[in-house]
Amino acid sequence: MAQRQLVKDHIRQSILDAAADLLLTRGDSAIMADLANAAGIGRATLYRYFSTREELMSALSQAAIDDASARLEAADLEHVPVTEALARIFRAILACGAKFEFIRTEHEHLHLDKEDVDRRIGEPIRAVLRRGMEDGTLRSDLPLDVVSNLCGGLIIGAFRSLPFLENGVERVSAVATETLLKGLTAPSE
Amino acid sequence: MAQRQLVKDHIRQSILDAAADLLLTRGDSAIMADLANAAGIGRATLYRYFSTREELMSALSQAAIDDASARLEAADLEHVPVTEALARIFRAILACGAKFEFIRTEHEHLHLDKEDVDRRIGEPIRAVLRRGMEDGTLRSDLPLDVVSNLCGGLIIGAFRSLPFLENGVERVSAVATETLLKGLTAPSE
DNA sequence: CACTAGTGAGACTCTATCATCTCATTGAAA
DNA sequence: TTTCAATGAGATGATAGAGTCTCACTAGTG
Repeated sequence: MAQRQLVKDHIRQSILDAAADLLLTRGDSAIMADLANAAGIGRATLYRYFSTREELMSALSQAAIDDASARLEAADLEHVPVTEALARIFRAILACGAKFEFIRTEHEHLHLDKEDVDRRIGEPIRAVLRRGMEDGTLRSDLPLDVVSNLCGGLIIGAFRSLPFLENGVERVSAVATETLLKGLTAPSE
Repeated sequence: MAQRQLVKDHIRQSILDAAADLLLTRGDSAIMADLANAAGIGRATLYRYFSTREELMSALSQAAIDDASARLEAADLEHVPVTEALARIFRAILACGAKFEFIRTEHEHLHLDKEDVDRRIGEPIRAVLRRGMEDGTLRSDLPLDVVSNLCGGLIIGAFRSLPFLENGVERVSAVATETLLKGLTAPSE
């Protein structure tokens, strides 16, 4: 019967993955029936796993945050040079796939902890950027918020570039990291 | 009675502006009553201007595209160096304000002409990037789509940076342009 | 002043979607 | 083979939001 539980966990995970994908392409207009369908299960079954739409969304948000946060922690950002840390950040976030876009697009007008996102994802990234600004790797004549937003923009651009480069995450991360580093060195004038 | 018409035009414009703002912060969850409220008019009146939600959305999309497109045309991109053209692109898009974000966030799963957006906004921008890749201003070892997506990402980042810099559009455009130019020069290795 | 276009408030209908429930079927465990 | 937890299909109820309509009110217009 431990077997059964394993299967259920797996299904639960499949639902979340499918939901992230579908919500990425269809947005909030994807209804419960669609989500069940995308996960390859019946609507009634979907409700057995997540008793309300709200609950599904929350679980998805939480899973997305956990995923990204875990990858960032595993990247051990504090103990490597800023250049390497930035590369790891891009790799970590891009590896989250559709879940990343879910956080980005939904967390604005959603039921879930903006604070949590900021604390566990935003802050670690900002810490690296701050360090880069202090040690001269990045220009320091701009507010951290600006640097941070430009970095975020590059992450979005990198994510959308995934389909256009071989070697997906690896190559795109490298390109984006390079762009950020070269783009945000001290002003030329 | 030409007077009356002027007032109506003005109200119509106010509705569109208010809608762009509200949809930017609240997303699709903003209902017709909210939109009427944000525009400072009654719900019934809103329906007199736009007889369905769909119609309002379409008008908003169209207004946003027209706005951005007009600014890009006015920028006379083909007849200035790539560096200047890029600066003008950032200024033009950022000047659109909330309408820009509306295009970006809604056009994915919306009723409106992705083709139109691509033809009148995407293509002029890509033309500049293509030119930059050909004349050596930008690195040419990446697919245009990647360069284009990274540029788009920077636009998003720049938009979000607006609140953090004095002189808003001007200063942010300059920073973003510089970042793009320095970031996407020929690879260093 | 009288007239009319335009308005806001609010009652109303209709529909899509959420959520619940039942029941027959399936497939794994005993 | 028997048992039973889990499932899919589909009927059903509940509700939020779209869209319609009426009516009294207001502010420009002649």
